[in-house]
Amino acid sequence: MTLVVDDDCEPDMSYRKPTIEDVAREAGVSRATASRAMNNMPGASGLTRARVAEVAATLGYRPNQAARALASGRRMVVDLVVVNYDPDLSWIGSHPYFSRVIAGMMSALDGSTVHLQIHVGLMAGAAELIDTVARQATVGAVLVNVPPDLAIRFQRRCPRVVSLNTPASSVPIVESENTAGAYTAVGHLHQIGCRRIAAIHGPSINACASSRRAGHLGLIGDAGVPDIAAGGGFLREGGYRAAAQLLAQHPEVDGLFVSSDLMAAGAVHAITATGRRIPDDIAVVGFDDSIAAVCANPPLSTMRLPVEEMAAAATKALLDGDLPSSWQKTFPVQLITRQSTDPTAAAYT
Amino acid sequence: MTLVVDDDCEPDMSYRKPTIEDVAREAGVSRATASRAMNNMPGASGLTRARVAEVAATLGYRPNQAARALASGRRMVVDLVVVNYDPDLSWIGSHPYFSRVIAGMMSALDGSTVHLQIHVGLMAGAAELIDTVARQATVGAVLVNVPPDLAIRFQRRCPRVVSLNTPASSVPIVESENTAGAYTAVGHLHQIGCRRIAAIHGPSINACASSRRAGHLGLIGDAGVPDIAAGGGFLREGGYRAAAQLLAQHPEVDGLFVSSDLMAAGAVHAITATGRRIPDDIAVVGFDDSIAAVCANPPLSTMRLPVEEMAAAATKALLDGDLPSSWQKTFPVQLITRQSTDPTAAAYT
DNA sequence: GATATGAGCGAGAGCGCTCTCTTAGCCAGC
DNA sequence: GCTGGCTAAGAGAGCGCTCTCGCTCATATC
Repeated sequence: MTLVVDDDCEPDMSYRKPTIEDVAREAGVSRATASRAMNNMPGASGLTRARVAEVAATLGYRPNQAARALASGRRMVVDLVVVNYDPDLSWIGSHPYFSRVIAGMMSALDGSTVHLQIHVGLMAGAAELIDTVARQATVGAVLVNVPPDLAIRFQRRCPRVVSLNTPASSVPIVESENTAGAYTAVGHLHQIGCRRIAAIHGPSINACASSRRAGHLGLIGDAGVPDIAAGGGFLREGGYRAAAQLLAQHPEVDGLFVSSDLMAAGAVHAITATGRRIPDDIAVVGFDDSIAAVCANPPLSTMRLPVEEMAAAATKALLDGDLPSSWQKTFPVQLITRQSTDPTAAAYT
Repeated sequence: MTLVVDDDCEPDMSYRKPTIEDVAREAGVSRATASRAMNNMPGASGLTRARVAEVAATLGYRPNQAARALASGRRMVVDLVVVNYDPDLSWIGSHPYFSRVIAGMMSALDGSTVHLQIHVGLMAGAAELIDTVARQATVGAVLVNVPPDLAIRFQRRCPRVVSLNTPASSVPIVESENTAGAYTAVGHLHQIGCRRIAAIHGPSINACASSRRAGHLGLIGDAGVPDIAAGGGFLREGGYRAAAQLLAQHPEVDGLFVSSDLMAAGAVHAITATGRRIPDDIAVVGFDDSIAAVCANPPLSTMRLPVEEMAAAATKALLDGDLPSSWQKTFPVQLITRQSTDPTAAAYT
């Protein structure tokens, strides 16, 4: 294990990053008190706390995470907890949503010394996973696809937690306007002339899936078109099967709203397998604007979800600390029009 | 490829993770000597080195990265250097290759306290980026899409470097059998009856692209079929344009080998836009087995590249240290048959 | 044989922080 | 006033490692 670095470099020898010692001296207190003040530990007066905070700010003090980890025996990590059905890491490469989450978290962690640690658990052993991660959490955790009861369980053990798109009472959350987005998506189909609009929803236990379902129901109610729907599992296979079944039972369908691009890619396979053309016979709108949307043939109109920004916001909130349980942030989603609803769309958007 | 971490933190309080002190005592040497021995620093005899290594192994010693970072003043990070045209981090979510690289590196880093740090640079400022990263490198760097001269430049400044799929004399490398893979892919087209096989190659400066080109040329030479080829940029747009041009100039083409799935997805768009059917009129084989292959319509036959495993191997080599410049590891690629060459293929593979 | 050389190794001083132990200071209660 | 209790704050001992310095001893040089 080689690790020595030739110590060329460091042209500016006069500059030294401020340490807690510097802060303490400047504030006229001891190291211990400065540490207590900055870490919100009991044993420091409000006055001292304020003075230390001020000095730390003017000095631009940033605690050395290595020293902190060594002294406390705890590493500084942000945990990403994903409850999933596939314990294999290779989903990162094949599941466009998670890779975007990771990208966003990494960009938020950029420049800090905080780690990103990923935990994937099967739904079956999820409670245990939650307990383990919550117990050893340091900076905090971002929860993806974790059911509300487990999110609350996590929060009881460790309050530094943000849920991504899965609401659970009292758990801080970053969410996207799924309902409004689905309403817009289905509205788009209606606007281009579809009157027999079918939908393929995600698993109903999934919060995004039910919000999108609500948006869909909202629009078909307002527009007065029938509710034709099937469920998939947010994966390609599910989209394929649901679309095949839908087309068999409702051959008159002229528009299809699919709750995720990955499912939509599968649905496209099923649709073209029946000889129908997209968008001439059936227009299709997906959701997410993941790579699946642009690789599908034809490219899919979809609702763009700012996943990277959302994950980065969740991570930053954790990093900043002081996260009231009412904390939340909502991101808009945006319609992207491609050839699956608009034959005149440019080949590449 | 497992994901979950949790190797620290056993509830057994009597158990203490072995420290360098334990190793030193057991080996009958001082801490300093143990450190020297394990870090390949000069000043320890071969005998001592071996003894320390053995004790460390039997004790299951794992250095505490926090302590190491604190003592040495360096953080332990593995750098991923990507030279690209898009400085925006969001490519991670949309470029299937890089997300798989990251997945693989993360799995190798799993359980250690080593960071993954990503550097993306434009080709224009690449030399500067290389210098910066090499100077502050700790564990080492994995280079993706870094031209040979820059890889060598990096190595001169920091020998702890592995190139992914881009050979540069004397730089350790992890590569895949691109040439053999392309040969197999084109052979597959030939075997199913294609005789007018066109190819869309990646940018010739890219090593993977030229290896795959060599494999393509090899097979068409052996099979005695004409060389019909165009170039794309490894991106969807390039694949689209190249395919459109190819079909216009060579309408007789009945098979298409595309050097990346992303380009192939674009090519599929161009092919179906002309009214041709896949695979009946033209069979298509891609390369990579990325998500683009399965989202394309029809799903693409392709050569599976074990990107995650390759990236993990590169990272592990860095972590283990002691990387002779002749170090290299080669991974095979495997033909995956889907509907773009075989109409009888199952809808999902 | 005396001296220089250098390789192998140990002692020990930190790295920047956390956390326990201890002390100083203050007020309530008898 | 004295004791007890309680809070604010300081002193100091590490956390596990790296790295400099200096010592020892074998080998090379004159």
